[in-house]
Amino acid sequence: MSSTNDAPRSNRLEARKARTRAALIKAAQTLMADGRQNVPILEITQLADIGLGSFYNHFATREELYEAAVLEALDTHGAVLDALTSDIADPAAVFATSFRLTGRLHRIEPQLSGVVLAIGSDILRQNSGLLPRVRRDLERARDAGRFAIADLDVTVAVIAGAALTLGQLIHDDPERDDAETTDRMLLDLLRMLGVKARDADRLVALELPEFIVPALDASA
Amino acid sequence: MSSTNDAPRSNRLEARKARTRAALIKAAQTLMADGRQNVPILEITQLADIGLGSFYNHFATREELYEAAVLEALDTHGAVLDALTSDIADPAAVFATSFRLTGRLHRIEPQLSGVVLAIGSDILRQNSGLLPRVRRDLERARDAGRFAIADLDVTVAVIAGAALTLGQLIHDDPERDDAETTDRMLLDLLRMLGVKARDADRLVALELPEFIVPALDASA
DNA sequence: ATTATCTATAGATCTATAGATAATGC
DNA sequence: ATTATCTATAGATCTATAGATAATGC
Repeated sequence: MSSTNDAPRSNRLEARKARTRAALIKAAQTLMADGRQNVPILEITQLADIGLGSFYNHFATREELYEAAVLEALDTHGAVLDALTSDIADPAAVFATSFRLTGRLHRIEPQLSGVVLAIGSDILRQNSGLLPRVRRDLERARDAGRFAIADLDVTVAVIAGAALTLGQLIHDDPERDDAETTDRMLLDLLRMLGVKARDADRLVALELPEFIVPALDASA
Repeated sequence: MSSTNDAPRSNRLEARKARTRAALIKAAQTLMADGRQNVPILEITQLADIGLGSFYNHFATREELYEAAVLEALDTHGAVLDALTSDIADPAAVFATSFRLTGRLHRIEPQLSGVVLAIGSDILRQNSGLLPRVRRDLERARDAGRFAIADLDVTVAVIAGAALTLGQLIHDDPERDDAETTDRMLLDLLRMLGVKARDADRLVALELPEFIVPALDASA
C-alpha cells in the first residue's frame, strides 16, 4: 500500500512494450493516411517490423488499434497547438493563430493530415483532440467580447467542418498555396464571427510562432 | 446503322437487370448508412435478396458497388433539390432554400444522410452531386451582387464542410431540432457571405417548398 | 522467474468462378 | 436462342492461438 501502484515495476520491460505499441500505432497511422482501412493484421505488423503475435498483446482487433492511432494523432496535434499559442493574450488571436497553424500543418505533416482527414466528420464525435479546443477558444473569445456567437454548438460545427475541408483542399492539391488558402478561409470565418474587416486583417497577419513539430516522426 | 444502338434490345431483360443492380445499390446504401464498410459480398447479396453470383454480373469488387451507391445517393439528393428550387428567382434564396432543405433531409431521410456522412469530406472530390451545385448557386448569387465572395474555392469548401458537420449534428442526435439548427447555421453562413442581418432573417424565414422525396425508397 | 516477443499453423472466412437453372425473345 | 440469375465449391486469404524463443529482473 505504501509503494506507488502506478509506477512501472520495471523500466526496460515497460519501455520495450511501449516501443512495440508505438510501432503499431505509427504503422496504423501510415496506412490510414494512405486511405487503407482494411489491411490484414500481418501487413500491419510487417510494416511495424514486429511479429504477428505481438499485435494481440496490445490490441484485440484492428479497429481497436485504429482508434488508438486516431486519438494519438489528435492529441499530438492538440498538444502542439497548445504549446505554440500558450503565451498569446487575446483569445481571438489564439483562435486565429491555431487555425492558421492547423492549415499549414496539412502541408508540413501530410501523414498527420491524412489521419485527420481519414476520420472525416466523425471528428465531431471525438471528445479528445481538436474539437474541445475549438470550443474552448471560441468560448473565451466570445466571453471577452471579441466574437459574436449566437449558438456555440452550431458555430463550432461550422468551423470544424471548414477546417476539415480546408485540410482536404491542401492535402489533395500539392500546388495549392497552403498559407494563402488558410488565411483566406480564416478571413471568411472571422467575418462570420462578427469581427470587423480591419481587425480581421490584423489577426490574419500576426507573426506565427516557430513551427517545429514532433508529431508522428518522434517516438516517445 | 439505321436503328438506335443505345436502345435496350429487350425491355424485360433490361428491366430485370436494372432491378438486380438497384437492389445491390440499395443494400450497399443501407450498409453504408450503418457505417459497415467491410461486409462480405455474400451478406450484401443476401440483404439484396439475390444470388451471390449475380453480384459479379454488375460489379467486379465491393468498392465498385460502394462508389456507385454513393453517386446514386448524391445524384438523387441533387435532383430533388433542383426540382424543389427551380422556380425561385433570387439566387440567394435558391442557395438559402437548398441549404435549409438539405439540413431537414438529414432527419427525413436518415439513410441518405448516412451515406453522405459516410463518404465524409471526400465529398469535396466528388464531381457529381452536391458540390457542383453549391458552387453554381454561390456563383450566381455573387454575380447578382447578393453575396460577397473573395475566393470561390475557399467559400465552397467552408459551406461544404459546414453542411457535412450539420448533417453529423442532426443525424447523431435525434433530440436536436433539425430545422432550428439548420437555420441558425445558415444565418452564420449568410453573415459570412456579407448578407445584411435583416435580409438574412428574411431568407431564413422563406416558406419551404413541399417536401416529398422519392430518395432511396422508390426504385426507378 | 517473469514477461514479451516471435514463428508456425489449424481452422474460419471470403472471393470468384464453373456449371446448372430460370426467364425472356423471336 | 439468348441472357441473367442461382447454387455449390475450390482455392486463397486471414485470424487468433499455441508453444518456442528471447529479453529483463532480481
